[in-house]
Parts: sequence; C-alpha cells; structure tokens
Amino acid sequence: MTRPHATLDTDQALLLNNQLCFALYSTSLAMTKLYKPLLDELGLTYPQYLVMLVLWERDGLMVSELGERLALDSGTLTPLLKRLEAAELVSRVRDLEDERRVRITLTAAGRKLKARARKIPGCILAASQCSLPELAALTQQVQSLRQRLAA
Amino acid sequence: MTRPHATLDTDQALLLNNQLCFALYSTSLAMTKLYKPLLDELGLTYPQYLVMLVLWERDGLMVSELGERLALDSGTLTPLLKRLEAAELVSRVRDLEDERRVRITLTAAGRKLKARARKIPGCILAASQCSLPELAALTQQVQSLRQRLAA
DNA sequence: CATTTTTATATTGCGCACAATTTAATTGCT
DNA sequence: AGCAATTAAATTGTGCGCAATATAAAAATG
Repeated sequence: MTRPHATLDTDQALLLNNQLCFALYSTSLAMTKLYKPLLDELGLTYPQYLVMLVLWERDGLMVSELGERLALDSGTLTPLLKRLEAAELVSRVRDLEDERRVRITLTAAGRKLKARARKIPGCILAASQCSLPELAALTQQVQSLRQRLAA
Repeated sequence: MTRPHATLDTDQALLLNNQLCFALYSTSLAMTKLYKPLLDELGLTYPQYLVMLVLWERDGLMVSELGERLALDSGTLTPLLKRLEAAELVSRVRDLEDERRVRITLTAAGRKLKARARKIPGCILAASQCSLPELAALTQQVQSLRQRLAA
C-alpha cells in the first residue's frame, strides 16, 4: 500500500488549501484588472477607490481609522493619501487636538467624484455574471474566512 | 417615498458587490500575512512559493507556461525568477530550439526544498479554522468566479 | 515636573503586479 | 531569399503592501 487512506486525505486537504489561497490571490488580481478601465476614467487605482469609498461613507477620518477599515498601515496609506491630495481629492490636516494624528477630508472635487463612481459597481456586477444569492453567499463565506484568519 | 424598492435593491446589490471585491482583496492579503512566517523559514515570498509549487508539480516549464498557470506576466516573473536563480533554487536557460524562450528548471536545492514546504499547508489549514467541506465549497465558488471574470 | 513609555504618522527599502515599450528570435508571406 | 508580422522575454516606470525604523507628540509614571 503506497498510499494509505490517511495520507491521501491529508494530501487532498493540503492541495485544496493551496488551491483556495491561490484562488483568492488570483481572483483578487483579476478583480483589480476588471476595475482598471473603469477607475482609469476617474484617475483612481483600486486601493485609492477603496479609500474614497470609505470617505464617501464617512468623511473626516483619521489615517488610523482608514487603516482599520481597510486593514492597511501607514506605510501603504501615507503615500497613497499624498497622491489623492496631489490629485486634489482629499486634504490632509494635522489634528489640532492631537498633533500626531492627520485627518483626511474630501475636497469638493472628491465629493463630486462619487457621482461618476456610481456606475462602477453595476459594471463589475455584470462582468462577474453572478446571481445575487450566489454573490451574497460567497461574500458571507469570504468575510467569515477573513475574520477567522484575523484571530 | 424617498427610497423606492427598485433603488434599494440595486443599492444593496452594488454594496454587496463592493463588499465581495474588498473581501477578496483583504482576505488574500491576510492569507499572505499568514504564510509569511512559514515562508520566511524557506526564504521564499508567497509569489515565489506559488512558482515553486508549480515547478514541484512539473519541472522545466517555460516562463510563458508559468505565466499561464499563475496568470502573471513576464514583467512580474522575470525579476522573481532571477531572485529564485540568485537563491540557487532554479536555473534559467535559453531554449536551444527557440532562443526566445527561457526554460526554468529546479536545482537540487530547489527540489529538496519541497520536503521542508510540506508542513506549510497544514499550518495554514489550521489557522483558517475551516471544515473541509466548507473549504471545498468556498474554493469551488471562488474558482468559478475567477473563470467567469476571465471571460 | 522630568522621564520613560506609548501612540500616530512618516520614511526607507524590498518585492511584487502590471502597463508600455524594447529587444531579439521565429514565422509567414511573396 | 527578403521582409513584414508575430512571439517570448526583458526592461522601465508607477503604485501598492509591508517590515523595520524614525520622528514627534501625547500619556503615564515616579
């Protein structure tokens, strides 16, 4: 018996595990490519779009709050936010209460961009060719996995 | 009626869509962080590990074949493969049949590394705290989504 | 009140991803 | 054979992601 059942099961589990990690990695990259032409029109990258989504939902967050929301650190956010500032979509101002903190606020142009961004999710949804129940189930499962990984 | 039903449903769909994209993005990054300490022991990054996984399965592939398998282009793979070559895990040799192509072959050290990598998937599986059926279902769904995005 | 400790952001350096371009080799066409 | 078109890989430049470190401000401690 060159391949006992126990070993076979384990190998399958491990292969599946690798497949899931690669599937997440590869699908995430494919998603970003799908967004690219749409975001190019707005002059945004996908991570910049994520920051704008958060700010459109609630403006005036600190860098650390953005970081918590997106699971990104200052090493990623600081240069990204400087680019959004250079594009005149946000302003970065030191908090007077606590000079260590920097508050990120949308400019008028930043708020206005939301209108042009509204059509993006529809395009992505169409391209994904998913039914809504399927989408909901998948989202729930991936979020659940992420929460378990964080622990 | 400020929010007719049609608009509500659409908004929910779009929000969900954004959530799925972000969930994939964020979970993929979280997975990579999970791999990091394990791969550090082998001196590999996650993309390098993916290349090694492919080569452990079938050695002597061309750069383009690796690219198809991983959905990565030469702009990503060429410098990555040069680093694996510098680490003496692979060799890069021009194909004599067609001098445009470069064949990637595992060195003895590269083949040997497979043994040390065998414990990695088990650690990841444990950290993900997923049941195998759950893992299988999620993998299948994400792969299915990826295939639809590619089209 | 002075000093340590902690916290928030910024900086530096490395390795992806990827678009765009380049280089060089092969194929197709006439 | 000669030349355009195609193909494979490499190069260049930009923007992440993140570890490690630096800087500076606030909080905690004695």
